[in-house]
Amino acid sequence: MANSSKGDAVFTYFNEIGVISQLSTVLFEQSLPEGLTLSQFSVLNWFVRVDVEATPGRLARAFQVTGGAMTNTLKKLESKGLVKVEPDKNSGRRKRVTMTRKGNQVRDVAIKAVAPLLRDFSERFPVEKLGRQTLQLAKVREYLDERRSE
Amino acid sequence: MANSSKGDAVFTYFNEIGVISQLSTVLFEQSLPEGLTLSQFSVLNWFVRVDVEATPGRLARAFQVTGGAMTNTLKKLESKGLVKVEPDKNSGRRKRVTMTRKGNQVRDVAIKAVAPLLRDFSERFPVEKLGRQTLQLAKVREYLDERRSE
DNA sequence: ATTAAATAGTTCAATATTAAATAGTCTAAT
DNA sequence: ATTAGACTATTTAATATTGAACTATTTAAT
Repeated sequence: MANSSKGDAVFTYFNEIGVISQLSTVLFEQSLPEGLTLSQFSVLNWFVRVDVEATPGRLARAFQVTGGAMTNTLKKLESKGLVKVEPDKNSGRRKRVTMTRKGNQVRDVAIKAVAPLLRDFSERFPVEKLGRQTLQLAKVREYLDERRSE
Repeated sequence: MANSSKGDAVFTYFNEIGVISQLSTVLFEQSLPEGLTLSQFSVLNWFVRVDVEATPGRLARAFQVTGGAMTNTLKKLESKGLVKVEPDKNSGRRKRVTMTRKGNQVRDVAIKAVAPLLRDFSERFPVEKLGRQTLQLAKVREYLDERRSE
């Protein structure tokens, strides 16, 4: 196969990925309550799925965004009363981020709000198939992650 | 399987997609010459792969971006002398966009510049496997596209 | 004990994008 | 021939993000 068509195949692949990322984000955010963005919802969800507290830096690393972006996201969440950001008693430079009761409630509402979307999608793309795709995608993600800061 | 874990599977899937989109865009743009963005390169490449002329609207639809975004992209390309934007003789509201000779040259340089990236990727992820993934992704993209403006 | 380097978080300017408003042009129905 | 509505492109304000500069704090080496 010619070199250019190889390139085309790779290009098409990443193009599909980019379009899906864009479309899925818009669709998802249209269902979210309180004008939550995907980033904001993801942080709330993290507190349920991973840990009950975090530092801004830990969250920034978890979501592969810059510190500045996380500062912004946390400010938005804080202004909506969904997280609390306090100075860390044990360290003067760290801060301690936790989810408020209201944050927890809003996260639950959000989960319910997107459930139909996820259900419809699961019907069309069964979890088993999705799981296989996810495994392949994870390999690609790992590859790119390694190439990231070399 | 519980409902929440179904949701988790879908969420994880789109999360991988989002991260790959982000990482691949950054990696790709780091290799592009002339400070080209992915959007700008994509427009140049379109003129080689699809047609030698276009209207701004046709390009906006092709890349699934708003008209405003395309206006901006074309302005950047025009200021670099890579495309030419003229009034359409046959219609007072349309414009006619074409690639300049320099645009063609820069596109060729860009293709050469990203070739190693694509080659490395092809070695790790052979075109046949990639093709299968792309087919699956296209189905997901089509599904989301249908749900877009319903 | 000092001090250089590393770490944590924020701020700032720049950028690509979107949605909505605007302006100009064409089309089709009467 | 008029005119309402559709179409094409641009402008504007808002937003999420980035990289770089900056401040403050901790760590580690001497």
